Amino acid sequence: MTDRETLASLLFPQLTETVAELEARYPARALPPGAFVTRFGPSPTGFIHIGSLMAALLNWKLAQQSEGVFILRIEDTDRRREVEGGTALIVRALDAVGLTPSEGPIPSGGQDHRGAYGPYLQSERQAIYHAYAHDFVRRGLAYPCFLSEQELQEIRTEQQREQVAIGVHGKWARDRDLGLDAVRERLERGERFVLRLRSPAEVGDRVEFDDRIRGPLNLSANPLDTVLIKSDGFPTYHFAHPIDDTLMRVSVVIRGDEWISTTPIHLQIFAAMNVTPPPIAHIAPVAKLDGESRRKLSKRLDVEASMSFYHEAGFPEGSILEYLLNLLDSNFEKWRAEHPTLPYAQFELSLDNLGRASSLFDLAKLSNVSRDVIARLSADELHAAVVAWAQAHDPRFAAALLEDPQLSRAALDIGRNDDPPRKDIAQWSDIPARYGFFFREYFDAMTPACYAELPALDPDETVHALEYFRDNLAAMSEVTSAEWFGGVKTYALAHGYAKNAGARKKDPAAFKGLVGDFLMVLRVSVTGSRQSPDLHAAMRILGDSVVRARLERAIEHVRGAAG
RNA sequence: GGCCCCAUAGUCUAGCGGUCAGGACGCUGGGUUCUCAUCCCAGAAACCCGGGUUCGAUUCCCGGUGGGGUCACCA
Repeated sequence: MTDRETLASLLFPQLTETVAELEARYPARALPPGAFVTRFGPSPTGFIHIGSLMAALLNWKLAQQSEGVFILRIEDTDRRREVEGGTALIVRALDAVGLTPSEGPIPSGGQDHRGAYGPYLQSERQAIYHAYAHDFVRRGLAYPCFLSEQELQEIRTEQQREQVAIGVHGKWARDRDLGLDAVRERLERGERFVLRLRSPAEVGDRVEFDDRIRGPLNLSANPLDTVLIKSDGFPTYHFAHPIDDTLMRVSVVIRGDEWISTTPIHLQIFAAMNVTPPPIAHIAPVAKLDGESRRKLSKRLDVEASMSFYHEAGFPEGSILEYLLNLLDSNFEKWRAEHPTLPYAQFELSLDNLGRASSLFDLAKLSNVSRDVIARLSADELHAAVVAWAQAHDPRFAAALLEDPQLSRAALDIGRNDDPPRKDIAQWSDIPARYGFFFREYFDAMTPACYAELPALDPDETVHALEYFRDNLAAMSEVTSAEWFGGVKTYALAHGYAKNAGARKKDPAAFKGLVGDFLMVLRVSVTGSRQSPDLHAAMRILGDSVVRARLERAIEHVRGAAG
């Protein structure tokens, strides 16, 4: 046994499998030609960034459209940042938006995984990382380093003063050639170590790298002895990523562009593993405008950075995803216009169309996309989604919706089968204000203040109009909406109302008001607002007795105010 | 500060040497409609700056400027 072999076993004694055995255990995948194996690797911090969701969507889409594999890998190697239930949150969230991984942890958590290339929690892959660590040490590519935090700080200070690259390199890499005995002695003293890469590069070296979406990049090579294994035994991202993506047979790495500058480290590790790295695509982050400048959406500063913000606001999953698809590939919009009713999953996204610059999140655009997505939902889907949202975020409205599900379903369905369909809802939170009048509790709360919205007619005329509608209620159910409106119009025209403002202008004294005013009396009295969905439909859903009561209430109010 | 990335209307973008610089959202005006939301029509609105290369640059090259990222035992 050589000294290096001894050292490797001293450092990583509980070796269960060799690198060669591992590589054999996770063989190349049998997939159709052109199939992508992609992966989404969030940390379980209890928070899903909208940019992460975009990355997840892109990874999922590429795998889905190529009949490949979409892997969820939980990157939980930093125990300080880990949040209780963080993994479950991610698994559930992906499932809820329909980006279900083909491989990864399943909701029950723990050791349960779906797929043969796991485990899919990095915290459960310790033996794998240590096998590679052992192999690196054995081959002299990595070494244990005992530098304390304080010593590191001193080095940093010195380097700052000398204006040289900061980090463990050159003469500062003191433990690079520690002898076997010295290591053994420190270990026996109970000193903790980190495993560092013996960087093959010098300060000033360059490295070429072909980014899948940015093309050739010329970067500084990594001259630092980067930490591979932390003193708690967990790997750093830099070490885990090349190992996991190799063993999981990932065929394209898609990640945020904040990783560009550390790519040279990963390239060194791939090279040390004797593995050709997969293509790597760096995507731009989602940003927001902060004063004059834009910056990446921040978890700490911006509520809209979190996926939960959009859920609370009541944007359906499909809207969020379609909007993100828009940001990822501008051809989506064209496709959507050509295929208004197809599910977004049928759109073929291309890595070649991805933008390189960060994009600003545009709530107005999201709303626009969302109105169309919602208009496409079936009545049952719509009702179920609204109820689910209200139960979580607006219990009072949920109670109203569920008091008479038939009624609330019918109310939400008004105009949705028209051509083109009614598109008044961008987010669920829009609904209580617009559709609340269907529910007694909400309507009661609108009176009597809403009567101020009544058109400025003579009170007697207002009462006359209300009585006309009250007395003709029964006939309403026998005609279509258009016929009913036609009848009302004819009546109003015959009773001193002008067709429109133009007609009245010619002889103002001749008219009591406009036909529109005549109808507005009804609208305000029944819906409590000057704006509402189709009145005929709304009244039929409310039912004669409710409408009659509302009309009586309005009559009483107008008489009271006049008298 | 070093290194890197990015740069077309307010926003998302198309463009890949010669275009009236195209589309979408938003905005403004008009039309349809019982109101609102739609839908239809019209309009305002952009190539960061300076040098090259070229007969000709939004496009190619260089240099600025601006913005962003990154320089950890975080990912």
